[in-house]
Amino acid sequence: MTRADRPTELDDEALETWSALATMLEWLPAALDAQLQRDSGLTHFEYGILFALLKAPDRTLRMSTLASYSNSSLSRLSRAVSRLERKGWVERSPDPADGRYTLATLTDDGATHASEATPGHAQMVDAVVFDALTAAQAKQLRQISRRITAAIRDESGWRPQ
Amino acid sequence: MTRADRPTELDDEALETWSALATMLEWLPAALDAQLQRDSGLTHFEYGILFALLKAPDRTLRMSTLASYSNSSLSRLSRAVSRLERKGWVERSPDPADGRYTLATLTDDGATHASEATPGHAQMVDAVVFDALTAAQAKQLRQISRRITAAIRDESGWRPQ
DNA sequence: CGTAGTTACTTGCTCAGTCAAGTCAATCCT
DNA sequence: AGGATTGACTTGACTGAGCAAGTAACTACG
Repeated sequence: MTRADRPTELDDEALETWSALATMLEWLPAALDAQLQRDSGLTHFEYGILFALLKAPDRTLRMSTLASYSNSSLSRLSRAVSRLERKGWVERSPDPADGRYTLATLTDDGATHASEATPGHAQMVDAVVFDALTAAQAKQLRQISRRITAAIRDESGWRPQ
Repeated sequence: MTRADRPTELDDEALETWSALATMLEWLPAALDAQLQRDSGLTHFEYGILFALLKAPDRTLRMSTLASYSNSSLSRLSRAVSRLERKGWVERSPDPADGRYTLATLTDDGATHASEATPGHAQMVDAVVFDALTAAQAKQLRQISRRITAAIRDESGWRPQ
């Protein structure tokens, strides 16, 4: 059933909902980015890279694995890792098992920095998401997010990559 | 009450929720942008500009009004309007009532283009949001979005602009 | 064993966004 | 009236992202 088949009465309500969602969609990532930037000089994307490496065995991952973790193109990742390398937080080396792969490894400095960035970021997420919602709402939000994500995945032609 | 005071048991669930939300936060804007770009050669931001002008009296708004509607900096808006001007969809003129203001006006071409872009975009929003949710979930989503937005607004020091 | 093809990146180009510094018009304050 | 201030943009320099073309390391096939 598409929206067109539903009672027209819903449309105003839907518009309100869409407006509220669109606002949240704009501000939430901006707020999280601003906190990370202010407190740790990192974009959310860079933080994701450091965090993934921190949790990985030997603090090391292949570029391509990291790209799929962080849901980004290899190109974007390559540039981001270059920036992190320049700051001394990550190092690159060819994979001895297959020279086509590049291994990204978190340095000690990088591990320290990532560890220090984490609590503040988690606190921000708590403050703007979980503290703002009831437990039931949080649960609803999980299901809603999954449904929307699934709907996007199903949309003809378009595949997130 | 902060999250730290809640039963630890919730943490896993919260992590799941956060992960689902983060995924949605990444894919939903990307999916909407992709649809607009593919079907109308517009970014979501540019579409917002055209749509706001289309609905405005005389299809005209001051730049600063438009900036607050689209929740953007004047700088960003100025560049976007320059692009739309180059395509012949928008024109600029000084406000006769106060020369400091600049009026942005939708051209006929621009109005046509915006009108043509709207149904496809609305359909996409329906497809990935409203069709994917029950009416109750949509209602919940509206409240959840508002609460999160309010929490961001309340966060010390940070004001969206 | 050599060559064609594939995989895993990297990089040049271009574009959109931010920030800070301009410009220009109105207004305020003696 | 007239210099200082404020408001509303605009623009130049810089940064990050995407796309497409390049490169280097392996693999498959005749």
